[in-house]
Amino acid sequence: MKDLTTHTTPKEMVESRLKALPLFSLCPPETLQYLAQNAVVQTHKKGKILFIHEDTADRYYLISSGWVKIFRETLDGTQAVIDILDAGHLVGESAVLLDDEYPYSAEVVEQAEIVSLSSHELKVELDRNPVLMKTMLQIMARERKAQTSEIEHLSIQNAPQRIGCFLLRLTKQGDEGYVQLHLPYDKTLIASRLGMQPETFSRALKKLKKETDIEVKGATVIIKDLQALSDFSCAMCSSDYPCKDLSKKCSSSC
Amino acid sequence: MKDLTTHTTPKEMVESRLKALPLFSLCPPETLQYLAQNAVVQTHKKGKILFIHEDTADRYYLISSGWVKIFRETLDGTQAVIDILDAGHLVGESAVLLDDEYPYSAEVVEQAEIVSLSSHELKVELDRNPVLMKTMLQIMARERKAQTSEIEHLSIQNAPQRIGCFLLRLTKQGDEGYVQLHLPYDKTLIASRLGMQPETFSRALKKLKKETDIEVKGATVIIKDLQALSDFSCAMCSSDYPCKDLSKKCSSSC
DNA sequence: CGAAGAGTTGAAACAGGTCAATCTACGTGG
DNA sequence: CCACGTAGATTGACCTGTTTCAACTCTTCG
Repeated sequence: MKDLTTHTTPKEMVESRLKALPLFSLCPPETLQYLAQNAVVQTHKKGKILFIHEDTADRYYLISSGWVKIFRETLDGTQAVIDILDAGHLVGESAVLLDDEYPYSAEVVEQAEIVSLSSHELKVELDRNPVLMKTMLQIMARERKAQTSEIEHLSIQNAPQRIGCFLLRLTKQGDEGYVQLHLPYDKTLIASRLGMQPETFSRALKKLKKETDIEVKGATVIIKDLQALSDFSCAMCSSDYPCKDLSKKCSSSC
Repeated sequence: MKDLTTHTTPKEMVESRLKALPLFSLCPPETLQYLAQNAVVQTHKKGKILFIHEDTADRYYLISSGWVKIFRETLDGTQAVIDILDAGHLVGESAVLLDDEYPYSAEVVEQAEIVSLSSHELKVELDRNPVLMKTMLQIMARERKAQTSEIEHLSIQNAPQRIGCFLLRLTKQGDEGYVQLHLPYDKTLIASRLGMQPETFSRALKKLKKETDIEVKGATVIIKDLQALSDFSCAMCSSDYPCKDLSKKCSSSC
């Protein structure tokens, strides 16, 4: 549960990482430099908690590699997984706008390199930079829309359909017919991400195999007929296309 | 399904309504006047559809009285209710920031007076008014947090707990011990709002009566022991208090 | 008074959850 | 290189919560 390394930061690397984010892509170099002035790069092992729900939000995080689970937890330890994010996503940045408390907990679930940044500079910069503010507003609006879809999925799709929908979101735009893909993290984790137990996931996947033409070997999934899969999964979804409004990179924190 | 009346707008009334919203409270009179220049006030009966998912979002709406259901719907007619809003809420304003399509459908479910406003002016004003933009950003962040709670509730609370949580959100801050309240709309509608069938609602309410000390007569609910109700309902919730982060007026569209 | 809609109740079906046992893959250390 | 231990994954048996369908009651409103 301890950090592997803690080397203080190669500034240029951090700034170029920030520049690559939709949120900061329009910012000039000086701004990036300002935002990154208190940045720290750390490598964390699986299990590392970045912060917990209602902690004071003095920092926000950029995932360089690995996976981070966003969740909430009741007193008795039951947890609701909100999302699971990978490289290129920001975590905890929305707290800057609220009461300075994180609205959820965050835990590393696959060894990750994380850039930790100070919330203060972001707060200041947002206030003096309307362009940045507008970008942030658009990103939040998109996230909100994605969350609305999430609520829809949870309430009307059954387990096999939710898995099918998850698989579809792993395909690349333009894919059709025969597709081979690789599950990005543990099946247990996918299960919690989709709001079901590991056992249910296993059984639902089996049912999905029977209903649509897919093959599963370990973490490799072969979709033989993309259309059949989307017919099955998206029947219980308001969006016409395979969840187009949940385009991968924007589903959570662009 | 037709409108009752369509009298064009008493400008001052509209502007004072706008002024009362958290989103516009900081705006000077000129701004309100600008935003309201194409406003229309209409009274709609139950069943009136304001707009549907993926329609072009050229207008947004302010509820003056009545209730409006926000939902999404699959091809076969199954619907997922996202929220149900009353007086003082905006509907469809978030589309201004996105691709100009409504992210959901909206239907009047209790006779309502609605102020319809043109999206264009809001779009223009947001771009030249950083204060308004910041307010909007904060409101969106709060809504996002509320939606995160919604996802948590759907995934880990059972039917009686969801009802209990709903009742708690109807209480006023400062209430304690003995509280009497009135269900704001049909039980069937509450059921769909909470993601369950009317029959399930009825049975779950019965169970809730047994577990905590509440009495139900028609639309009137008497909570004899607020603490007991929140102990029961909030056990499966990450928030310490009775859902404090879902403060009524901000749960959806301040 | 009667029709229509809302609400409740019962019986049966079903989806998922829980618990326990087993199986598999993989990295470690002998 | 093999044996072992561990964590992930699967399976079966059973249980619980929710849905579905159908019947019935209650309220409301013309």
